[in-house]
Amino acid sequence: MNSFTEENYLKAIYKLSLNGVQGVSTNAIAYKLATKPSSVTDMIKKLADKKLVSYQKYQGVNLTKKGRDVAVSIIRNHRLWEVFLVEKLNFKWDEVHDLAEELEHINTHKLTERLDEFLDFPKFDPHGDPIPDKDGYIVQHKDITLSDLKIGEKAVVVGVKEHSKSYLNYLEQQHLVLGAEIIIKDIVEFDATMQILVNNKHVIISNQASKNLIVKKN
Amino acid sequence: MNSFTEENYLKAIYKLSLNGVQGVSTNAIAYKLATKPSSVTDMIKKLADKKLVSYQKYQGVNLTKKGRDVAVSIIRNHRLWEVFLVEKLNFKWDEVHDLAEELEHINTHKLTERLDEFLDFPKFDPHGDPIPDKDGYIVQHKDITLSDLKIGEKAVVVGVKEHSKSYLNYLEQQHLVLGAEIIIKDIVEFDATMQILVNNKHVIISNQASKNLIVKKN
DNA sequence: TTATATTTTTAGACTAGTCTAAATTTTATT
DNA sequence: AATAAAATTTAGACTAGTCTAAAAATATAA
Repeated sequence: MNSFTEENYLKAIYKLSLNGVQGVSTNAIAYKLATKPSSVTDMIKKLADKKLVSYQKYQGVNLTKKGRDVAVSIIRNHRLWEVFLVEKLNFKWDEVHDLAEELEHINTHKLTERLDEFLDFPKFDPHGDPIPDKDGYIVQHKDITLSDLKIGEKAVVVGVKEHSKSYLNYLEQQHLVLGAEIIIKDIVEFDATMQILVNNKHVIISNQASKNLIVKKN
Repeated sequence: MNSFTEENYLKAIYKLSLNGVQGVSTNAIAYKLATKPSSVTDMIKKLADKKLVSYQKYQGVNLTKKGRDVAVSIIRNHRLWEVFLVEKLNFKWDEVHDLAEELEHINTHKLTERLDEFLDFPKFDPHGDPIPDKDGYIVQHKDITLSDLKIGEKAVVVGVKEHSKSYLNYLEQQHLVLGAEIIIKDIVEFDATMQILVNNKHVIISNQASKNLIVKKN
């Protein structure tokens, strides 16, 4: 069995590998986990001994098949619990991350599968992130963001790239929840601020915010 | 915040105090937690520093109000999660203890209260143990066991004193689940083995087993 | 291509929790 | 009340995970 800490390292390495990076750097992991590079080096050695990562000094680290499997199953758990918290316990989408961060480590095959069934096999979590299936297969979003759209285009909100409470909270206030329908009315040339219609209501949104909102054109 | 380990010690001390014991012994705690007395001494000092227990060397330990509150809230959590696992995820009553042992430590007021509501404020867990209410109030079972009954008496199963998988599993096979109706047909004088009717089916049950089955006479 | 900056690793120390073995205190027995 | 037995505590060591500070390797830049 792996400790919570080991699991968190694997998850971090998995996420940092997503954009096709070969050899995740010690510093990047340290930053992501809010810890020090020296601690990361220590842990990487331990994970390498357990064949969860492959590692050569100074060359960064990669997950092995075994390590990837663990990481994906933690992420599966995390996202299923988020669905549970929002759909069954009526939490808001900006409240569930920290709780799911704890629940994800109760990593028992049977519990996960029962939960999945109870939730009726959801495909996406409350932030639009895809839930890996029980064989670890996961569809990656094509990340078209609101900021990629042009005046007159229409789209639907399908996810977020930024998961902070403040961002999620802000989006909700602007009615920019999953499934919201958007029409681009105007874009300020200087700073890319957008004027849009969200379910027929006028909303002004900064580039900072629109860059992090994943949409599907239609 | 308290660590998982600290919480487990508090829970153990709470349970060992239930039969009115003043000053829970180091050895008893060590036995309950499958650890060594020297480890217990170390932890007790730590808990005493945090005002969670009162402690005098060689005199055993007692929970303070603060320590009792923590213990009871962990137990509340544990039992609510057990209800969830059995009622919502269709686990059997002999499968839920270890999972609840992990879930109980995710001790967030809001999560617990939402879960309680979702489960429709259950009063007992799947083993018949009472669930403390949100103010920490808990009704203790009067422990009348099957072994206390005489020939001809009638009763209903309301709980168990022993929670091992093998015992629970055995009970289920004999249809001795919560709510089962019992009539005592005969008792062997030599070893107190009972011949009983369980929902009108004949069952033979040893004293060892009947001593651990909590019933309500009717 | 040599010097400088950055990244990474090592060395050694710290905390939480545990253990064994020895010392101390309490309890039980004569 | 003295002694033996049992329970408890202390002392010192170990593991997991972390940290700081210094050393080593790699990358960057003049």
